[in-house]
Amino acid sequence: MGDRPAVSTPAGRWGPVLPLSFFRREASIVARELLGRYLVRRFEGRSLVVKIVETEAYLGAADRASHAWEGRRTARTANLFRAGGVAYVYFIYGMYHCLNVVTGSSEDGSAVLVRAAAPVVGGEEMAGLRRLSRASRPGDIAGGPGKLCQALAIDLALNGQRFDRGSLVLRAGEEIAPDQVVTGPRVGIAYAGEAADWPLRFALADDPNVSRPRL
DNA sequence: CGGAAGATCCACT
DNA sequence: GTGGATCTTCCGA
Repeated sequence: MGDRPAVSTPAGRWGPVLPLSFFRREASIVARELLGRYLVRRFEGRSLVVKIVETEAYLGAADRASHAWEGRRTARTANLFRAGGVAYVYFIYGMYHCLNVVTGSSEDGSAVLVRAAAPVVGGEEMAGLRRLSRASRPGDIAGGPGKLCQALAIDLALNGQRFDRGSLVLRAGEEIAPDQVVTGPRVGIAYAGEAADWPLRFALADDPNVSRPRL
C-alpha cells in the first residue's frame, strides 16, 4: 500500500493520467491497482471511456502461461520486453485481439491482461463497434478481453503505444478498497502446469461486467 | 514447410 | 454444455 506512486498531476475529467512509474512495478501489484482505473480511447474524434473491473497478471519468463515464458522473444512479443507503460496487443483465435499493459522493467516480459471493463461514456458507439444492436445484459459491451478490444476499436495498430499519451490513455479513476477485490486462478491457461493455479486474476467483487467464470 | 494450438466468443442443442 | 469460426504464431522436422 505504501508503494503507490504519487498521482497528483493536474486532474482531467477522469482523474490524472497515470505516470509511467505506476506501471514499472511488479505485475501482480499493477494488476490489482488497475481495477477501478479509467481507460480513455480517442477514436474518430470521440472519447470512449470504460472502467477496468477485471485483470490478470502474467509474470514473464518464469510463468508458463506468459507469452514471455522462458524468455521467448519473437516478433509478436517484442513489446512485452519493453519497460512498463506501453501496450502489448496480440491477435488470437483468428478473430479477436487482447490488450495488455506492459509492467516492470525492460527485459522482464511481465504484463497485465485487461480482461473486462464497465462502459462509462460512449456505450451506444461501443455497442456498434461490437456489432450489437443493443446491449441486453451487463458485460455484453466489454465483459471479456476480446469484447473489450472490439468495443474500444483496439487492434494491432495500438501495439506498443504508451498509456500516458496518445489515443489510449489510462487515468487514475476511483480508489478501490482492498475488500472490494476478489482473486482467483487465471482463465484459459490450463496447459500452464503449476502456474495455472497461481491466484493472478483480480476483479471487483460482484461487478456484473466481470467475465466468466465468475470469481 | 506443415501442423497444431491458442490469455475467445457466440450460436445452438 | 458443446462445437465451430478463423488465422496468426510458433515449433519441430
